[in-house]
Amino acid sequence: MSKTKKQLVFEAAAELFMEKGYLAASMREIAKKVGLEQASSLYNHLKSKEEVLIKICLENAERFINGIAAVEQTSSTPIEKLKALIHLHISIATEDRTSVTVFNDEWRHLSEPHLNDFLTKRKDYENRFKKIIESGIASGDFKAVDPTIALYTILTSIRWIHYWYKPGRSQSVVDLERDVFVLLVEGLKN
Amino acid sequence: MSKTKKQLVFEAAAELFMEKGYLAASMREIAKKVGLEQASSLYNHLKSKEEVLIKICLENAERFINGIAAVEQTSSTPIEKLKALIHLHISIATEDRTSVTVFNDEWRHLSEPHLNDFLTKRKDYENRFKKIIESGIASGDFKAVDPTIALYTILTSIRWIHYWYKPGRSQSVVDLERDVFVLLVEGLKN
DNA sequence: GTCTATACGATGATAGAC
DNA sequence: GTCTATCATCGTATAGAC
Repeated sequence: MSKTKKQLVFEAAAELFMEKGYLAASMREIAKKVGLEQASSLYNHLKSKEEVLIKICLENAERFINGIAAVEQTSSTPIEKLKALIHLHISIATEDRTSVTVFNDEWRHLSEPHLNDFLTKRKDYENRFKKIIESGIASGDFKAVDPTIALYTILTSIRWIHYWYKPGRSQSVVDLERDVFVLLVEGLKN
Repeated sequence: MSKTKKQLVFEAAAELFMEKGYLAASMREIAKKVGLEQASSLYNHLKSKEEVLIKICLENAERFINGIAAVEQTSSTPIEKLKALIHLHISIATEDRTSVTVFNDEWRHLSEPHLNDFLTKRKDYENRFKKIIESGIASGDFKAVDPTIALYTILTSIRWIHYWYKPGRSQSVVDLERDVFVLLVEGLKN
């Protein structure tokens, strides 16, 4: 199964969005990256520059929402659910660093109604994550910290793992996950 | 002491950089924000758009480096030093949210040699932060986690506090600091 | 210190030949 | 499916009148 030209174009665009930011990445650069001499040739494969951004942002939003839905359905303890969410973020960030970077850092350049769509899904995810923390506090598994502060302290840390953890680091993904569990779960435990 | 027009221009620019990102904020918008009809009028108060970005990035880099230098000079334990660094980040992020946001999120649009300057200072800060973590591991105060993973797990969380903690939240800065201490220091403690 | 006028390049995108 | 040619728009920045 070789990749279609459309896939190659979308991937090249995503990589440039990651490297330079969405606005700084030009259609002419994307064209050059896939071996096209003219930016206009790109329009056989995409409708607009924003189409790529929309696809990345929405696909990843779905990915995280599906992930948390699966976690919610288990009968695990709050501690295990929290670990499963951390695992979810680390998996996605290390397996598909490009798209998760664009998803995390470039969504604000979405135009309406896509921006609103995105923010709604994002807020939904955060609320469901917070519910898990709250249930752990209620059960006595977690300390009685402010759930919102705990949510964002943990979520910020795992959301921006792509920012520093790059392929080729001496730490393996297994090391990463083990230490992040210690750092972010042990402090919360009662 | 009323503000000079130059100060007002720089502040308006910084706010737009925060709200829309450096590239998306235009000189025409900045002009409008300070009551000028023409973007060209801004050039009496600044040399270029980038001058504002350079000032913000370098001033804040200095701020953090001075902060960590002060912490290093104390005879505190590694735990107390780590708490002092967390306090440093929370103080700056809550007292000067605009400039710390631009500093954190827009530095990559610096041109050379400013970009190199910035990255050198940033790397220096991270190395010194890591040394404190390593000293705590060596002394047995901290668990034997990977120092790099611990550094970035903690630093990422406190570096992007501005991303979610906004003035007017129900949590006070005191609450924030107390809970962040619990979450990020307790997990690391031996 | 603010304005008008303008230079000049880069941008995303379209129409139509091949 | 890629090319050439072209467009309208917007970007930062400068020169010079007032």
